[in-house]
Amino acid sequence: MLSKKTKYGLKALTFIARSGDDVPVQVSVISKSEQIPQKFLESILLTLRKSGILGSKKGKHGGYYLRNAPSEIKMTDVMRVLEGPIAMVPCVSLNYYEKCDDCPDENLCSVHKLMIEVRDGTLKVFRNKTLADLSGV
Amino acid sequence: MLSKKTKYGLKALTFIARSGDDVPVQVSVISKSEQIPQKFLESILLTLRKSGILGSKKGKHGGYYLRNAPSEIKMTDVMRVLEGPIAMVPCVSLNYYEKCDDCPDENLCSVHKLMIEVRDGTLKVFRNKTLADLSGV
DNA sequence: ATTAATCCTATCAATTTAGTAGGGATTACA
DNA sequence: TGTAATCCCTACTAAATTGATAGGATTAAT
Repeated sequence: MLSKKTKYGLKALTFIARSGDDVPVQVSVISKSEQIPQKFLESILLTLRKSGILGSKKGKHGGYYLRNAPSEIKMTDVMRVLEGPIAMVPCVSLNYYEKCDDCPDENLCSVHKLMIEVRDGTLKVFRNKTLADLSGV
Repeated sequence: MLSKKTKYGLKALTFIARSGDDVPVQVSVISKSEQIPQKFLESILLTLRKSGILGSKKGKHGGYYLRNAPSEIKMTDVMRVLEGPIAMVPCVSLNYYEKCDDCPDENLCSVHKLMIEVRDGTLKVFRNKTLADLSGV
């Protein structure tokens, strides 16, 4: 299941992308418009900022803005920040690989082989999608 | 993340498929061979039996067996039984559809559109795979 | 009968999720 | 310079899920 965190994060990014111009967007505005608990959203946007996807401006008239054009913001990056590894098992993860304790030989593991294909299918989608595709901008 | 339940379930099914012949396979045997906690495995095989994928024989020399040939056991079915819906959000689930509370119009929702593609990518894999592919039988 | 197996229900500890609470730091603007 | 608005940060918490474990009831072969 997609976590609420990821869902909210994607919606917020879409909202910011659609806002278009250079003025930063406030958490409160996104929160109201997208029906996302404000404090929760704050923490999500904070992680997106720390990961470099969003920038922020503090104080009055502050808010969040995209660090790059929507077409430059890849879903692979966004999903890894919000949801974590794209692979369903660590032993097929490209970025967070970990060997399974139980599995003596990965190449003989039926789960391993299946999950590589699932991962590739998902990656194919995320690699071909940017925030521009999501937001229509 | 793939749950241990699903991982264990897939390994157990593979094991049973590879055992080949008609004698039912005991939980204790699978448990030892695949390093799966026996009581946990019991409950997993029980759900697989209740769903119709496995059959069982009680009492001495009892155990579990496949109800169909491995090539007839589709991953879509197995995954739905073990892991639940294949879709990452209920609003794109084919079998367990649910509308989102927040979303006024699905067709305008960026998350919705993205997750449909992810679902289709994953379905493509599961629809093309049977237990025969996993187990090499 | 005895033994070996599945079947069933209940319980539980650890982890994760989805928040909430409260305030600190920074900036714009009057 | 004061005040309001805004992000920033830490800590806490309730609920749900996960990954089991415990104990026995039932069934079947010998």
